[in-house]
Amino acid sequence: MTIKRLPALSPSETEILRLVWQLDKATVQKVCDKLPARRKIAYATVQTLLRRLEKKGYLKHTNSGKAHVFSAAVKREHVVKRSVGDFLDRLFGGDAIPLVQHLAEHGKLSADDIERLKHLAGTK
Amino acid sequence: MTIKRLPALSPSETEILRLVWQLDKATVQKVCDKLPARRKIAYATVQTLLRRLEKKGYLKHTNSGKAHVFSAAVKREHVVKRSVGDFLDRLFGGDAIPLVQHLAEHGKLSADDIERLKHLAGTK
DNA sequence: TGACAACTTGTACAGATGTACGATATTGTA
DNA sequence: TACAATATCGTACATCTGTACAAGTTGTCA
Repeated sequence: MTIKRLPALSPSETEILRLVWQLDKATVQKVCDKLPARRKIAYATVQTLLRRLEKKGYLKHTNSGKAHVFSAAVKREHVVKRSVGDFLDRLFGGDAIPLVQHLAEHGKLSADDIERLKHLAGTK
Repeated sequence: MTIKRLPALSPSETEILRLVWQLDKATVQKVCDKLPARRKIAYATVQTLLRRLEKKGYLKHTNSGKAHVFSAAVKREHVVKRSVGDFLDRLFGGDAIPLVQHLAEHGKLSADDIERLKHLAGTK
């Protein structure tokens, strides 16, 4: 089962897509409400982004009354895998160690978190 | 000491910047040679990207004979911090745990790597 | 059933990006 | 000193992105 390579996600699209996953089923309004304070954009802009995501194949929608209800058309796992892979290539030449090291050094990971990770890495 | 927020880096620019850091001092030619096989782009394109990076304030250059020698004008650390932060926000809402978890589950981190990280997290 | 509010659709547009050709300048070398 | 090789510079251009207004559509409530 080959996953077809969908068109690339722009930064804003990525953020919107994340919110849709989080909401599971989302209307434009719901997505707007869920936008983090750091990033408030107009209703119309969210709409466009959702439209583009659907056109690119990341979302689908059904109608509920007048409103469109969007939901993901691809597994979050796939998108994350590709996004993380691309990001890693670009900024670290594909090596994850310096990335995680950076996170640890900047307090994004606690010693506890790391402890919990150990058993994940082993089981692969 | 406030770090001024330079204009955003596009994906391609990020990759080129990484290569310049890696080379320390780089000519267009050097950067071209260093491009990973997965991503071969024309000499002229690399030039444009280097020019734009300089214009944005990420690079500076000196002349050595006919060739421009580019080098970083900002600390890698700063750029990494911002890039990772933005990426984390967009795809994971700012939470590093699922990112690292993903890396661990996909074999990007070995149990050994994680072991080595432990002492970093503590010392912050 | 008619008006209103909430939505969607179409369209627009400036600026960013990726990509690169052609003209010009510099240099080592024969 | 003239030539071939190598670089840079200016310019171009199709897309992609972020952002959003205006106009049309539809469900709902009085």
